[in-house]
This record gives sequence, C-alpha cells and structure tokens, in this order.
Amino acid sequence: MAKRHTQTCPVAGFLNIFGDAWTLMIIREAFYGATRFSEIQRNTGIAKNLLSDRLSMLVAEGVLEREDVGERGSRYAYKLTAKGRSLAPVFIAMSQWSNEHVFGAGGEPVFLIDRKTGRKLKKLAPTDADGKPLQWRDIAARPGPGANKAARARIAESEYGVDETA
Amino acid sequence: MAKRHTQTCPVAGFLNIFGDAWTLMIIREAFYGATRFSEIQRNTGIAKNLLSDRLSMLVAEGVLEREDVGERGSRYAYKLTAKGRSLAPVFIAMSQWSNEHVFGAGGEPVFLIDRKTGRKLKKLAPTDADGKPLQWRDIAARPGPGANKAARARIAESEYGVDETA
DNA sequence: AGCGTTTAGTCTTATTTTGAAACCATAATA
DNA sequence: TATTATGGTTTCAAAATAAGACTAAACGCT
Repeated sequence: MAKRHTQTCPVAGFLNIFGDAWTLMIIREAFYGATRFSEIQRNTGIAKNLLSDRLSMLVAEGVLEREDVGERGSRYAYKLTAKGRSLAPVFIAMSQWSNEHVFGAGGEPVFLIDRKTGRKLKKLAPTDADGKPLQWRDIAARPGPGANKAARARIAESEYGVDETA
Repeated sequence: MAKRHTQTCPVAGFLNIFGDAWTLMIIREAFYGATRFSEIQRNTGIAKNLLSDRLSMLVAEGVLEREDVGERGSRYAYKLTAKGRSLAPVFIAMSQWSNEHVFGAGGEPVFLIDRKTGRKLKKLAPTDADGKPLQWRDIAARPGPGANKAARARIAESEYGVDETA
C-alpha cells in the first residue's frame, strides 16, 4: 500500500489492512484450511517477499496467529484467530457477488454450501434489527461514538443510499 | 494492480476489480451518494489520475455508469448500476467488521441504520438455505459449473472452514 | 461571437511497491 | 556431520502510485 488512509471511516480502516491485491487471497487460503507458508505461496502464486510481509502484517493485526509446529526445517502454521474467522461474512459476500456478477449463472467456480445438507448458503442481504429485509434506499448512516468532526461533516452532507436487494 | 489473478476463483475475480487501496473507497462514496468526479476526489483524497483510471475501469466493468448532466463546464455523474448496488452486502460486511475489530465498541465512526426506525442493521452472518445460522465449521465448498481442473483440484485437497458466528 | 469560469480530466516526474530470482538460516533427519 | 526441507531475506528491474502542472470542453454572460 502506497499510502494509508487517514479517515475515520470503517471502509478506510478495513482497506488499511486488506486494501491490496493479495491479502484477501491469503485470507481465502486460511479459510480453505491452508496453514503453511509454502502451501499458501503455491496456491496463490504470490511472491515470497510479499507473502512474508503480509503474513507478518496479519499476525501483527491479530487476524492470523503463527504457531511453531517444529517438524522438518523451520515450520510454522498460520491460523485464523477469532478476529480472522469473523471475516467470514466479508468472504461470503465477496464470493456470492463474484459468482453472480463476474462469472454469472452457469459459470460459478465454487459454491459455499452447508456441509450437512450440501445446499448452498443463503445469499447475504441487509436486514433491520428484527431480520426484515431492507432495500438500499431504506438504509442510512449515523455518526458513531468514534466519529470526529470531519466524519460527522461528511455524513451530514450525504444521504447514504445502500443496496437494493439485487 | 501489478498483476491480474488468473485463478478461476470468486475471490480472485473480485480482487481483479476491487483489489487495491482506492476502488472500494470510490464505491463507498457512491453508496454515500457522491456522484461527481471532484466530489469523490475531495472526499477520498485520491490522486486525479488514479480516480480517472478507476472510474473508467468501474464503468467498463458495469459497476458504475457515467451520465452527462451538462451543467457548467464538463459535468458528469457517476452512479451505481444494479450490479454496483448489489455490492451492498460486501460494503456492510466490511463496515461491520471494521467497526467491531478495527475501531471497537465505543469507537465506531459510523453506524449503518434502518432509515425508518433509526436502529442499527442486523449483523450479517452466514445461514443455510432456510435461514438457520451456521458456524464456520458447518460450511464447505463445492466446485460449481465453472470450475476448471485446477479449481477442482484445489477444492478437493482442502477442507474449507468458514467463520464462527463471532 | 468572444471571454471567463467551472469541471473533468491528461501529462510529467519522483517515489514507492511489486515481481522474480538468487541467496541465507535454522532445525530435524539420515 | 552432511543433507534436506522449510521459511524466510536480499537484490534489482519493472510497474504503479502521488502530486502538481497543464489542457480541453462546455456553458453563462455580456
């Protein structure tokens, strides 16, 4: 990343960790069950220096943890922490969007399924506090306790429209 | 992006469009309601050449559409297409994760709310086809109709674990 | 019709990041 | 003790980014 985002904003905060071409591929591998440096490198095609950088960063951020499994040579296992596992909704939402809009019906590379029944997961969609589906026009933004003056100003002058149930 | 991902994989396909530090910031602006080049540039701080590149790319990908609103000077409005609006689950999932894990309880910059009731959206979480919540261990991957040999092999040798309901 | 102003870009250049390959360090095994 | 499998670092060319100067087109005004 050439420059860190400085805005007090959830999207900016997210992109400061995951906003590049490789980090979410590493997270994908972690969800797939890959734990080893060489395994992740082979499955993604990332350069070793970048993988090294990204793994250190993800460990420092608490998304992965490194465990010494001392087999042959120096061997470590990189595993998702609880913080990392809770990226699942992001991972699922990306996968569902890409299946639908990049590959399209009939071209989906991978379906995420319920292991017990084999049926596809339900499509993630915004709902209100009670679980009622919301259209994107029904959604707005409100400053939270961490909003600074700039964040408040930005929210005030917009009318944050979010998703239809497309 | 220095190199495009070539794998037949939903995450790779997603990152080929959105895998950089700025593109999702532009999408954020679109959800906020910003439509103008100068407005997006001011709100994000992105360099003009990059914004120009990214907007062209997003229009070419069908995520945004450019409309001439001919006011003063050359004036265009960039708006989310249906394809773009259906990124809402990704946007919401990122925001919720970041509120919880980057900023933390009491430090959230922005809450997404139901415009009618003012209450926060429900947290996105994986469910089976009937809407029953799933733990990450309950989720698996299965090759779709678009899976090539390499994709099938990768899926076969893994046991794709996905999210706890953290 | 001509002029200034506004917007949406391009162009240029320095800096940073990436990509690929070569090299190195450590630990278990033979 | 030598071998070998990791899991890295180092190096350097190529590509992308950042920042600012510059440009083009379109309207409104006189």
